[in-house]
Amino acid sequence: MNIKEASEKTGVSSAAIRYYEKESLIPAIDRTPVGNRDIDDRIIRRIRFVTQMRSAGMSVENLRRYIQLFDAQEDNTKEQKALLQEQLAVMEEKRDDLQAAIDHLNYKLNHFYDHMEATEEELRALEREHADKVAKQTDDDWGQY
Amino acid sequence: MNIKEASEKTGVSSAAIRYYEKESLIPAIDRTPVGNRDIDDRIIRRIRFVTQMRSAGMSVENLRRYIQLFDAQEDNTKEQKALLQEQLAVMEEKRDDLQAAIDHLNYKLNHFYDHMEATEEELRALEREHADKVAKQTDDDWGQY
DNA sequence: ACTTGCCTTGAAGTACACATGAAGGTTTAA
DNA sequence: TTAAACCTTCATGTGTACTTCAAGGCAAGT
Repeated sequence: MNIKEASEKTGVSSAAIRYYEKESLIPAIDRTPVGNRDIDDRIIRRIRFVTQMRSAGMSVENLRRYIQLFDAQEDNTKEQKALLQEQLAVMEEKRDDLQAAIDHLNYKLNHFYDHMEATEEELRALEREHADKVAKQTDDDWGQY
Repeated sequence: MNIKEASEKTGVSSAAIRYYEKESLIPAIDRTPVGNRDIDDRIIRRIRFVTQMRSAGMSVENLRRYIQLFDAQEDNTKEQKALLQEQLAVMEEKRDDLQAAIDHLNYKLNHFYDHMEATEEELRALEREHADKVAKQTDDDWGQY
């Protein structure tokens, strides 16, 4: 498939796909005899992988380092482990921030229902959510938000 | 406390704190008679809130809109709900991407142990992790990564 | 009096992650 | 054969989120 189809399939712009290839976030893409990129499902999967990691907050540079570790055949396992665990810690912290924010938003949404237009059933359903107690726990940190 | 102490307390640079105030991500900060910012714990909490939301991937503009909804006393609940739910969806997607990436990293780390230096005990402990089965589920999407 | 060290505002600079534009090539279709 | 609709590379532009710089004020210590 050409780059436009790949773009439509992944939601990543053609320019971004070229950029990812240049930055080695995806492997070198085969060209047709005339020089156009010929993108297969393996590349599509890697584009999706990159999209997820980027969306999850990993920088292009870190992502490239991460990927290069897997492309390299050298015996660099100590650095691999160190990098991966470092990255893991960063991502877990982000996930926790995100979860706290999600819980807090849910809590706020519940309050809207409470004050505005919720039926009693909706309210009670919402009160049972995990979000509620966690949001209350974080109120000390977050003040009025 | 002055801005430098606040910076040290929050890990946010003085310049960034000024920027946040300018962009209304935090409220207007009181000044001392001579014009210096006098930062109290309420502001510290809000700086931390901003840091978490930013780290979680919310843009400055969205964050400002979110905060302004709570500062406003007008009856704009429909827009509030819409914005919050929109933001909630974005954040949940990010969280899921992040969790998938975390699971995958854990899976890869387990493989390193497997091939390199793990004791049998470490290996079996790791095999029991939740990460393992989820990573396997996502292998179809992620190819060799 | 002067250096140190904090602060202020406003303007300008920087890094990242692409987006856009220029100049040109190929293929399909009227 | 001429236009449309893709594609290529390389260069430059753009938006975001700060960072850094410039010019100066205030307060304490020597």
